[in-house]
Amino acid sequence: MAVNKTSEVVTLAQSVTDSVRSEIMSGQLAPGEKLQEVKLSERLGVSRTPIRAALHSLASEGLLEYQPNRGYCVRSLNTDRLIAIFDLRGVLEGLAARLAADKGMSEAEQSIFRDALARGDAIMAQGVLKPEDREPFGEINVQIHETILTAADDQILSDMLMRCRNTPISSERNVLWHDFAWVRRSHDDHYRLLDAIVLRDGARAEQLMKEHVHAVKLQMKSELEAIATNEPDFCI
Amino acid sequence: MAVNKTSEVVTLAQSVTDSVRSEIMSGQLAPGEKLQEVKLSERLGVSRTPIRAALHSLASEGLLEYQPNRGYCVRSLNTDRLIAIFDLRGVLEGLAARLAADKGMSEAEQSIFRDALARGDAIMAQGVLKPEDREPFGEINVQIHETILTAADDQILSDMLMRCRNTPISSERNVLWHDFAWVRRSHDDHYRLLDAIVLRDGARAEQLMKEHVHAVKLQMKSELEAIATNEPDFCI
DNA sequence: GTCAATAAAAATGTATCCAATATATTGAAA
DNA sequence: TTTCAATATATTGGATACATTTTTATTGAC
Repeated sequence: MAVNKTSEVVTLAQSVTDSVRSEIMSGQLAPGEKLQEVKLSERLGVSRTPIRAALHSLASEGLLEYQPNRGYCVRSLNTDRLIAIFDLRGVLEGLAARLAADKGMSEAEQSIFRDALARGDAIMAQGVLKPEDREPFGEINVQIHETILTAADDQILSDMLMRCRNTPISSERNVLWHDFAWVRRSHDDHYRLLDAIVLRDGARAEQLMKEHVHAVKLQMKSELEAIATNEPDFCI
Repeated sequence: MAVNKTSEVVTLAQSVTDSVRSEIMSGQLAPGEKLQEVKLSERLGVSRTPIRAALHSLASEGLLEYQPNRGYCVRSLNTDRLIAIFDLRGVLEGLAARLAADKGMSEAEQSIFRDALARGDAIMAQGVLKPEDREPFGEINVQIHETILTAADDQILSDMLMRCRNTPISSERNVLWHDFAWVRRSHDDHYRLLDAIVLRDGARAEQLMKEHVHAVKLQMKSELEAIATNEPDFCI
């Protein structure tokens, strides 16, 4: 069958969920596109049962829209809704930072955080933004935010942030990679975040994170407006 | 069949979802209890298929826990986790208030809000907390918070708050109904919230709401500790 | 040619069957 | 008696058949 059965995946439904999710996130399945059970089941080589479970999951993750008796389609967000998600991310990531600071971050987590910062330093030391550094920097970003979320130790919060990040364009990996000064500032924010968390200053950590995400929102907004005015140098 | 098919419900799965949800929220299904597909399907008089869809939905709403190949059980929250949800509610309701203020509340929404406040005034005017006023006051509370959420006009935010509220004990209706001064303060918060929203002061609305929810958290905490020390006058 | 009504097709919703996994029971050995 | 393994039972996962709803296509009248 066409779906990958990785080690941690124990049911077909989960495997299908992962496959379809990545197809949505990568853009193979376009926003608005309809997902029909039979076609999907034929394409993936499984029956409708796990397909239905997967579509149900993806709908509750917010990637699909569901209408009774009419099926599922890939959620399409207009730019306003897309920007609105950053408000949500702001308060949720802010809460995560506060909780991480209040509860304290383990040595192991701190060292992961510091390691990510060091790798970021190496990139920033070059003084310019090379295209090949974009993906590694995205990974660094993911690692930092993920470490904070782990330290926050709240499953529900974690789920909700996952849902915010599960929007193709606002994914954590999509570093806005235009302005060196902007990226450096973002990197610096991460330093201060670690500082606030280590010092157990929850209020400062929350404030830093909210502003950090707000900056991304503003940058994303201008990027999207650039798209609207047909500047083709936008990179997702 | 045993499940109610109300007007808006178009599929059996939805109907089953609603039935089981209310059984969980009302406490008929106890936390930790296992939900088996066959038994449920026999009890509700439908096949396993809609049961499975319903359980899947309720799990993604956070009311059930799912383990692959082992099924579902009613989520049980220890007091720490239960209190932690109020942190989430704080930032989410705070965001809702901010968005409502920023976007502005329609005249219709404002009048619903004012109407709820007036009904609250009537109860407060008595100067004491009568048991029979508890439920109406809970409804007032629901209406106010719901109106703000409607004005915020954000589906994802709405879903997430729904999930926070879908915990049996922390439901919006469960007004902490012990201390008149506390309830009056809460009522007064609502007045100030409306003021901030009407004046389009998003930051103030957010701050008011966060503090409002934080107060509920603290009150709930002491209530739960009262339970732990066997004070039996706790009302959900 | 356009529109509405109707019929055909296709899609989703439900029920049931089989397979895979987990749990319970039984019995033997330490 | 306890522990472990083997077996039996029960439960969930997946496949398929059927029912219902929606969508599309066709037909006919205007």
